[in-house]
Amino acid sequence: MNKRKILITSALPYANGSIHLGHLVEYIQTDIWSRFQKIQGHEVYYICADDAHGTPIMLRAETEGVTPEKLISLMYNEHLRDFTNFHIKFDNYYTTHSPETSYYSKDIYNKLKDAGLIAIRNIEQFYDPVKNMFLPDRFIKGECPKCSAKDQYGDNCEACGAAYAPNDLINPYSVISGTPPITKNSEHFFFRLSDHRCIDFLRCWTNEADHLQPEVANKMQEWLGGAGEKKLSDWDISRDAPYFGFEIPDAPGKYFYVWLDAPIGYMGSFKNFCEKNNIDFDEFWGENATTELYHFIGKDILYFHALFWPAMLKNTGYRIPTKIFAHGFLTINGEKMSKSRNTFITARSYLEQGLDPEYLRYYYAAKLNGTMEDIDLNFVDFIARVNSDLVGKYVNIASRAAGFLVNHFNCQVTNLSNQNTTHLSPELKKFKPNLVEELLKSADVIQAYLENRHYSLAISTIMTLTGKVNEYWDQQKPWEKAKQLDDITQRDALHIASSTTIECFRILTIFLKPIVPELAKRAEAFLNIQPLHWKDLWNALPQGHKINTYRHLMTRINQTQIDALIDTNKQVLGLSMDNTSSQNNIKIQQYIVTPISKIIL
RNA sequence: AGCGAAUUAGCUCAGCCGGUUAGAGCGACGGAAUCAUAAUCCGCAGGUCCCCAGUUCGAAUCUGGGAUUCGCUACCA
Repeated sequence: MNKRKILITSALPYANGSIHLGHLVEYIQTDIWSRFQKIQGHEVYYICADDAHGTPIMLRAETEGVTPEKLISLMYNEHLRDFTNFHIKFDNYYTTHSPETSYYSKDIYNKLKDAGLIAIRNIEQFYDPVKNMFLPDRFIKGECPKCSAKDQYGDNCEACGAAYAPNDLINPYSVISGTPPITKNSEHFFFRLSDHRCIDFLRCWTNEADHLQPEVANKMQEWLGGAGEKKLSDWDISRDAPYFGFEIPDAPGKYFYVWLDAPIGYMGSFKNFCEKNNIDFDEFWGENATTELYHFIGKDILYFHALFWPAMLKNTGYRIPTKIFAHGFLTINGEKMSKSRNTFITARSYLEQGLDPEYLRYYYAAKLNGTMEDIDLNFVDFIARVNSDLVGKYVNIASRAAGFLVNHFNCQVTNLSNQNTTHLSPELKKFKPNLVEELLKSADVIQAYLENRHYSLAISTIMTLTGKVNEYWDQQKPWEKAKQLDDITQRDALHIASSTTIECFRILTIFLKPIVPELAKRAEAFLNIQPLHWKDLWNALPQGHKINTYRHLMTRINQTQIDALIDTNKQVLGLSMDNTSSQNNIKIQQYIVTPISKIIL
């Protein structure tokens, strides 16, 4: 097998809100893929960071009476702690507010400028005369021009659904100071995305070599337009002071818009990692890099990752991503995550109920399929699936067979291929290799499913095999054989059945390891073996290998834990939410803010 | 509003380049077993494949219309 060199990223969580179950879809999806590639024996780095800049962070720090630096440092710790507790294993978790990201932001900007791809234009924007700052559209509210509903955002009305521009609002006001905004001119810097160098490149890139999922590629065609059409316009990459971010070189009072430096944060975080571990940065980011680079993202930020980002890299002498993997949103019980239904659940509140993170990892894997479709977390299904598959079927295999080996065979397994089998019946000799081989025969298809992010199909394949092992065990009736231990044939048959079953458990553990790494670790301890890799599929436990006494590897989910989770969530939300009833998932996400008193732990 | 996606058993989902009686897991029901955390195994029942029309010898699968849900329509993180 040739060893691949792979750099993997997840999108950078914004340093303004807590990690919730929706975020975790992405980090769990990515982490499974990263762990899968690692146990294949490839050289893999999984990199992420907090996205630390922008107006919302600046304003929130002000509201909380701390510096932005203090705020993002607190959020950084909270995020990393939550991820770690869900067994998300980054090789480096950093922040965009770093010298490395600053360096690459300026480097990329300067190269774009030298290439003639930066334009400076005067634009008119809303301005808060009290706060002395320009206002993004979302910071302006007013009455809907159509239905007169109050307190509507500048883009559309949540009461009647009308779409309009901010200056159509009746009695507009700044969300920050409450005063009516005025309009004001200012110079802005634009990345000339409409330049033919960008458009021609993107037309090719988005359509070739499976850089994008098919449905994403179609979407990009829509955004790019056909040949001759000019749908892409230039991208405004500057913001005026006051702003929390990096100042643009030779442009006092002008800052890079947070979305410019966010993806560059992937480079910054990796550079930071390279310095600490003596790894060649250019091998992964140089123009002609032959290593692989994958970005896992949500479908909401495709624009940035499939258009702006490749166009920036293409024109500044860096490599282009190998592929972009976009996933859908999470719904809960078939509905969007919602505060009023108490289904806006943070990572923290899940853990505080004592729910095992492996449950959620397993469940998400059972739902994920490599497309951009949304996935649903249905609590009834969640409980049934985890309890039935993971505990009832998989873990139960070890629990059923272990006692016989411990009680009658000094904890030792027998390996049929290494022992004298002359006294066994032909059926018995056949059975074990057949079952083990049947499991091993599925290795390739499971591997392919995981590689292609069809986790749900991988899981259903693994669970079919798990069912077969339980079936085999039932057919063997070891509990009957255990009553006739004086009969050498029965005794050997019992030893073979138990050892075969444990060997199958070992194989299933390898299959499941990227998905439920901590459960796999407990299984390894039970089996008394070194950490398993994919190649170990074909290295059966040797003759005479001793396993440990079985202890519970996983307990079942209790309905009361789920009830408590929803109840607790209700209280937490009541304390920390503002009362906007936004229809928009992303907006909700942005305004979910943990009071700072809660994050200073 | 325009564009796109989805709609299959009680629940969660496969199937979908047209072709034999529409599949799985869970749940329900019946049975077996008692090694295992009441876990497991066997059997059985459940579906006008959103609706209407069309193409076809034949449609869950293709076309058109409709309903519902969701998303995108950048300068919003």
